[in-house]
Amino acid sequence: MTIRVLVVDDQHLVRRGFAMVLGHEADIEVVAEASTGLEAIAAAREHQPDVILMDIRMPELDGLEATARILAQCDSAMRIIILTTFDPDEYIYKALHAGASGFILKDIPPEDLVAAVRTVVEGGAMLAPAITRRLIQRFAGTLGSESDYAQRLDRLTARERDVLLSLAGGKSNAEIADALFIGAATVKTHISNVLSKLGLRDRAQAVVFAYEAGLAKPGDQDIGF
Amino acid sequence: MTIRVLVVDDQHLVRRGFAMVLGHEADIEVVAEASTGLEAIAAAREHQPDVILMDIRMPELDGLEATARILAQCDSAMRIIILTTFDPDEYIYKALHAGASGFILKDIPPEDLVAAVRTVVEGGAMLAPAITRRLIQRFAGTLGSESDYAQRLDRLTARERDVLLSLAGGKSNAEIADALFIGAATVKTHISNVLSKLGLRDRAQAVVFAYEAGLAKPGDQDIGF
DNA sequence: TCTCGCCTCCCCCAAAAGAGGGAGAAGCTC
DNA sequence: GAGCTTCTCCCTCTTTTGGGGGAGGCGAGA
Repeated sequence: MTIRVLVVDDQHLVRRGFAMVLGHEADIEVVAEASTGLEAIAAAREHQPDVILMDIRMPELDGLEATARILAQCDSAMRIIILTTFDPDEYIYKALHAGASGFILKDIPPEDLVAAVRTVVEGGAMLAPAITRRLIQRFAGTLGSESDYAQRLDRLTARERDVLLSLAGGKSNAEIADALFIGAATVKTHISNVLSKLGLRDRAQAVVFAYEAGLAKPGDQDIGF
Repeated sequence: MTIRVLVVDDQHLVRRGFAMVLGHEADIEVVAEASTGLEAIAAAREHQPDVILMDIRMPELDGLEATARILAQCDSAMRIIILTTFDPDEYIYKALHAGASGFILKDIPPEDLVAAVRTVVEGGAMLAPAITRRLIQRFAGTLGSESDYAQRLDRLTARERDVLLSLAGGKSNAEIADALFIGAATVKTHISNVLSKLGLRDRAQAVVFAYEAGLAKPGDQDIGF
């Protein structure tokens, strides 16, 4: 089974280069090329490629927006690899959020590009090493400071951590009281202790702390408030 | 300059295999081997390798704990790549949190292992494709629900987003006023608008929302409160 | 036993926050 | 110019929050 690839870049030479590299592989076929985001969307719909190599900077519609739209409209397992010359932070976030399976620099060795294409069709993801590093740091939470937060968490009693967790759920004192089956006065006491032990001023800072310390994580709150 | 490597695995054959693969490279030298976590710590201290290949499952002290201790005690730029046969979720989190620069499966092709070693000494990071994918998904935050939050964010004006961002920094109304060079009364107006537009009750929920929507991210707050 | 930390609850009080108005200035489009 | 949104600021009022105590019960450990 051959891997069908769509190459999207506004520079003709770059497109040809990538197409050349990929075309040399027996199991890879470049089925189409596009030079703008809008063209990419049309080509993706028409040719239903397995993998799209997408440049970011393009006229009409940039690669990130095109990525988001393509993945939003097609439910199939289309994989998109973002190509860029530099690696600015904000692009990465938007790209990964748009649903890209890869984010690599254009100066990647040809054999690595081929490997990246094969990797993403198999359901894996491929990032430039420097980007992987940044993602890890983000994930691990700046490492140094996070353990610092976690250390401060140790100073809390079990009940105080319960309260802090509820607090991080956006609950009011009364709601926390209900959730933990204790009185509202007790909740106030616990919160006062949490704030003074952690050196915080108010519940909003406590919520921030909970997220920064990793006690609460994005995705934890499915609530609809 | 040669890259000095320490190989840690409790199985003799595995160690020899990795050492063999790496030893064939002109610029890589395996300076030591260790079979337990404790041995690894001692060897790391003695030989000061550039890169450590670390197995997870080992007697005495597992590879994750050893990784954390080694990186905690040595301030140098020692890089650690975790090797594993499977890829269970909890390991990954602990490994990255311990400060590992890589997490790869043992069935990696020899040339990729060599590439991984070179990548991490250069400051990059290398993960198995499946793990990279999971990390991205985690980072992007379940995608579906997050875009829902992001949609709600669109209803805010630019100024209201500014205020929400400050809010997510744990600031009080007065501090937000100072930060944005506006009056305290104005801040209250903006916050009221934010709360009603997003269907939130108080600033604590607003902070939660900011994190869940990806407006604020763990690591953003370097503040010491 | 006695002490100490933790959990529970109570009081009072002041500050902060949020709701509900109104209103003027600037910018925009029609 | 009229109509609209946004940003800015003001007012009053109620609710919530947080600080400062105190106090009883309970279990672990000296």
